Amino acid sequence: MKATMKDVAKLAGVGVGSVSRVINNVPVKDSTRKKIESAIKELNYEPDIYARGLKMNKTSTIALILPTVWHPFFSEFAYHVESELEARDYKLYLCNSDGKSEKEYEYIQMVKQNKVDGIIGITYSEIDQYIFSSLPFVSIDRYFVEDVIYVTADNAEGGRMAAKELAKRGASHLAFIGGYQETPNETKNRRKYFEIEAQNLGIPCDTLNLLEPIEDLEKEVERFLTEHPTIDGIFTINDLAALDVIRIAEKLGKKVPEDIQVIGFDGLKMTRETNYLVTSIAQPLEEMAKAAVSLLLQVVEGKEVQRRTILPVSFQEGTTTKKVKDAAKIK
Amino acid sequence: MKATMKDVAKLAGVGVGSVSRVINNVPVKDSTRKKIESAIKELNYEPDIYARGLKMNKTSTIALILPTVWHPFFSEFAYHVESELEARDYKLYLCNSDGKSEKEYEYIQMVKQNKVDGIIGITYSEIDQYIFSSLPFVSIDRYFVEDVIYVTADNAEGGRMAAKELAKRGASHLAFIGGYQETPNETKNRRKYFEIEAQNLGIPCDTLNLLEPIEDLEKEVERFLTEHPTIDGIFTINDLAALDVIRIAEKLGKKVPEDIQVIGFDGLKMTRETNYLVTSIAQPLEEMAKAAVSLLLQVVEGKEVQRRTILPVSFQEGTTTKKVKDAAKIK
DNA sequence: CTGTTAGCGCTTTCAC
DNA sequence: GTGAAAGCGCTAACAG
Repeated sequence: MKATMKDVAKLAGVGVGSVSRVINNVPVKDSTRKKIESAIKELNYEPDIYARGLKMNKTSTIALILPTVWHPFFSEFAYHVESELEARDYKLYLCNSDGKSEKEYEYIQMVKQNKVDGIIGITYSEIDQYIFSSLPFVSIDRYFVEDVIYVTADNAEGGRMAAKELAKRGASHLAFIGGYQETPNETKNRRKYFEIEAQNLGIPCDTLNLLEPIEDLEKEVERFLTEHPTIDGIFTINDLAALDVIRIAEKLGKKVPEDIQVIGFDGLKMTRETNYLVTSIAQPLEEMAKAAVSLLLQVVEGKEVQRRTILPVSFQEGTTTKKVKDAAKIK
Repeated sequence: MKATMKDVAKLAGVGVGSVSRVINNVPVKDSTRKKIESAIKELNYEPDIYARGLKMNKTSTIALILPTVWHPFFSEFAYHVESELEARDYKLYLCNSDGKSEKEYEYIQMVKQNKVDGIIGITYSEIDQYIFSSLPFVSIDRYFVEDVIYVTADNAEGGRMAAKELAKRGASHLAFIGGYQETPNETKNRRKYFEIEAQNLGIPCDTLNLLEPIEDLEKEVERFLTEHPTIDGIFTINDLAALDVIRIAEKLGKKVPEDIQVIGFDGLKMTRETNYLVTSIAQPLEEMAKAAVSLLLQVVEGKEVQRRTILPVSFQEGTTTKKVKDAAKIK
């Protein structure tokens, strides 16, 4: 049924070695190459990746572990990772961990079985124990105790930027709203440096920081905004949270951006294309994906690479903040 | 370095055959099973999937080809497919085709090389020629000339439903707005049966149907709505288009849902969680994913399956249409 | 340059 | 039941 290398060799009247050479672009005499190539075409031959993988101990496959691909941040990241890998003839296993560390562990095991060349992981749960340094692993947004390589956007600068931009637009009472996980990760810097910058600017700042999974976000945010009625500038942990906050604020009779300005984080395609253009601190998703892939493949090849890669964020103006000139006028 | 079956056999003092049997749950004497299991644990042994795949000619892997995973419809679908496969110990290759048939073809080839067990594809380009019937392939939303298995939501009923629901809410001038590709696919029925139902109901209906990729959607929609100022009920090809249309309508000074009611299609998590809750004809995404996986795996096992699977859609009320009682009052 | 050959790690007869 | 042995399709080392 399916043609094998032996079949090709027989049809071309050569040895399997030569066929292998042609497949792998090792120099061969031109006449034999011709014969082999036409035999390959005739038999519609495709090399068996599994046999090759077995032999070479290399799979040209990596796994991407993320909480859930339906979340736009992750799916956009996945998109860029796949594009980058495709360009390098790598394949991508997609793994939804659903945030459960058991499932993440399962995938790491699966990965070992499959001899995937490496893993890119966005994981906020406790899998430190499973990440051994011999495993080619690039982490996104998250650092582990062991020296795992990681790539992240400049969350600290993002936090500062949000505070500055809100201040520039006349906000006089800032707030941070977001959720967090217990494991340490880079996203916490968004809040931390936002608060620090607010203090530097001399603007009061309150925080609503809930442990995930969040029970009743709506009620919490409502209470928070009611307790602090003068809040007029909010920075949220991400764009989706910004959408939630906006909805709740409007429900409470506040207008965005007139009464309350909101800045999210991520700068997703999704929220860019939606009718509600959320002002956001944009992560350089494509660059992050490229960096992650590039680092991982270097590690796979046994090269030494830098442990931390921090990429710059940018301010992406939408309709949930005032124009700077308006703010100036109002002020 | 990495433990192999032989190592386990040696440590356990048995033959490799027995180890293989334990791995594959073939009956063995209880005492030897014990020995083998502890040896496996001690060596932290994991079977090599590639060697197994080579031997068994089976990979427990399928590929999912979709236009781009960053689109929420596709990523949500991908999520469900992965969940379903995970439950059956299958792995998922993710492929973004970007709508280019060359890339889709590449993936089909890749798939042949990898001996992926099968493919689930959402593909709107001309790859009919590459889909040969011996390839286990399940198509979503798209039927091919050859008898390829496909799964789809009931787009025809969705179109009818949209017209009925708009009528029920007092709309007196309907419109369909959407984009289309030249290849035949199920989504076209949304428009077709919407128009038919509008006619049945005796309500005028205009259509703006643009060939994708759309040059300047905004301008086109603006012109369309300006030319037909009495339109008060719009059905769009999907939720994202609905968001666009809403934004443009509001820019033109129309209020949603007061002046214009809008119904989208898909019923995505994303648009459900966003502050703008788009009324939508929801596709049963999870069921579609389950059906696709189930059908594909049956085909892989050589079973005969039904060619067409059509799953019911449902009306998902949001904030872009009026409440029925209000509409009644107004009327 | 090229044919032959020895495995890669696993499953699966086949005797014992 | 269980060990030994024959490959699955491929690559790479070795002779020619």
